[in-house]
Amino acid sequence: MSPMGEAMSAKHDKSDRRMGPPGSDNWHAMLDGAEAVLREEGHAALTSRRIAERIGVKQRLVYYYFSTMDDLVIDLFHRLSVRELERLREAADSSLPLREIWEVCINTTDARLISQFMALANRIEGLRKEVIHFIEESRAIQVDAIAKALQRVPQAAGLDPGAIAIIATSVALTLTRERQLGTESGHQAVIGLFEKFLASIEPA
Amino acid sequence: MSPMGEAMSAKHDKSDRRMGPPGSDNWHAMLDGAEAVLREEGHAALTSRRIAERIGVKQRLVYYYFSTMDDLVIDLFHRLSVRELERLREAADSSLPLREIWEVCINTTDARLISQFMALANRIEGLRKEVIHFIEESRAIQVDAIAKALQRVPQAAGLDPGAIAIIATSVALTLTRERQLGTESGHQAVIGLFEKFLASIEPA
DNA sequence: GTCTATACACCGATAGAC
DNA sequence: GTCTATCGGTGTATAGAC
Repeated sequence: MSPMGEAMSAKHDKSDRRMGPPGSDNWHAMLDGAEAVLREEGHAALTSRRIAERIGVKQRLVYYYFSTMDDLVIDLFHRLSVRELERLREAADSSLPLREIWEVCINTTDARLISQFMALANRIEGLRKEVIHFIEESRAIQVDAIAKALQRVPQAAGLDPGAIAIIATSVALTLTRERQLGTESGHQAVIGLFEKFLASIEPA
Repeated sequence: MSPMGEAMSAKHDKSDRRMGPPGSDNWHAMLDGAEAVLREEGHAALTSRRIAERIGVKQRLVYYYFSTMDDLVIDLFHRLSVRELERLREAADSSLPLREIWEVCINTTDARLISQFMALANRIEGLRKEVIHFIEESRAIQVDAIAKALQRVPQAAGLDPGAIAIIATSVALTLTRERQLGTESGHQAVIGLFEKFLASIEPA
């Protein structure tokens, strides 16, 4: 039972234990640490102890802010997802939306981080839901931007914005992944192709 | 297995301990078990104990055939890679090579398994090398098949086989991954586009 | 070749003091 | 809110018998 003096929004886990507020400084610091571990060491190293060590607190505290490690991973992806969608919306609102979106996809995506989340999503049901939601939201933003651009160029009639969105994000992810793995053969040709396409439907 | 023939080539690990022969029945059984675990439970569950349990031997035996778990993972990917490249070469040698290759990429690829290996490749140097090798080999097969097909259709002049290969494999992987995650919005449009393209450069 | 047994590290999660 | 302390479990890897 909650003590009377407590805020209405205080969180509790299943055993009704008091928990730290999402969005607080420590909560963010823990997700920052978790994100760094995931980027640099992979998800096998994503443990409560490693996170605590990295941000200079004791392991027990991680469980004050997240009731399980799976919850932490889900919150981490959710925070990242919100930020990424915001970035996409900003790009879509710029003067050259398609170029900006392409730029975001190909230059600021961390394919290593994504591969960690994809691997985790096979196991963590709640994460899978978040991933699907992100895929659908980000695609909607892209499809909208592409559709608007196509309307302005008559010669683009018949092109499907949905298909273009899937092709572009797929290729961007592959190029980023391969570049970060250490192989880039054939990349220039396909990048050139996309830039030519961009120039044709979104003249600078 | 050839008992005598192994004598000269007997493997030893760093501490000069004798090890089981790669390619033997047990060696394959262990990799079979590892592959199943990776598919069904993800790489967090890929442990020597779990593999042993699955194929009905004791945990110790795994270390008779593989000196470390990382080595096992590398051998597993290598075996898979050899099989997959063989399958691609067969498809490339068929009467409708592009259709066959597309079919392999989009229908028989296990995106979950790939995501596990990709996540592991960030950490295991030797695996990363194997992955890069596979990417380059499979792309070479595809580029070769695409180039041959393009030569036969005059209206395809100017198309870059390397760019087409990257686009096709990227899209195939994305569609497979999303399908296995549980979302398929927009897939039909892009599949239709690829089939139209296939029909134009490789008439049935 | 396959086993028993074990050393040792690390993990998630909890109890409860301050 | 942060801590000390701890439980029970699982992991990699090795020693050495048969």
